[in-house]
Amino acid sequence: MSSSHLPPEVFLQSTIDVARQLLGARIVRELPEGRLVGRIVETEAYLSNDPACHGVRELPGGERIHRCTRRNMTMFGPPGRAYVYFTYGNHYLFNIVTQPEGVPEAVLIRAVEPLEGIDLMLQRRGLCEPRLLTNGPGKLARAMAIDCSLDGHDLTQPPLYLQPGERVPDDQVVTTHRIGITRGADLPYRFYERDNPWVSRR
DNA sequence: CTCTGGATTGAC
DNA sequence: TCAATCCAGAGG
Repeated sequence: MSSSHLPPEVFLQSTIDVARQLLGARIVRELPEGRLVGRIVETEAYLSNDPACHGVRELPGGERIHRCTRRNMTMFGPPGRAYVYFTYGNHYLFNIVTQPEGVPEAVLIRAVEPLEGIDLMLQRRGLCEPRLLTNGPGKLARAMAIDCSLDGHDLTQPPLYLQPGERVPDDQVVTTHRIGITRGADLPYRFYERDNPWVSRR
């Protein structure tokens, strides 16, 4: 594994490709108390023609338009940034922005395999054992101390950045429909590593 | 399965 | 202003 960061041009490929390629990459979070590392094992793509995407609004006639609001503004910005938002009353969700400025697409990180700083993550989550530590987007955000203060953060820079990992071969990538949404529920934009115990909803 | 939670959003 | 909705998590 390289110790360099993932370069921004990675995020100019198609968002589907980015979502697949991010499997195996590392999320590094530096805190005063220590360093946390998670290996990405599950992602979802959100595209600019996709009714489930925050940057897309579906009009009554069915037409889809882009709409930049205070919450989703980061999605319209440059690629390789963190898009973090708050939902369901308690949860932060961590996304990575893709595509050039003006095109609202992103990859939601749904699960990671904890590699470093597991004790600190357990402490942050109030758990004693790691099986359910990071197997969901809200869980991993809490474990890794990712909240709205990191919205718009450049993911080549501390205290939150991405590192390449060993690539997950195509035959080990499962493609399926996304979780927890109603609009665009049938689209096959969820990717996870086959048989990995850290994936959500196995 | 149900309950909780809080902000965003577009409609009114 | 207001209520529906929202890319969950925890507990039973």
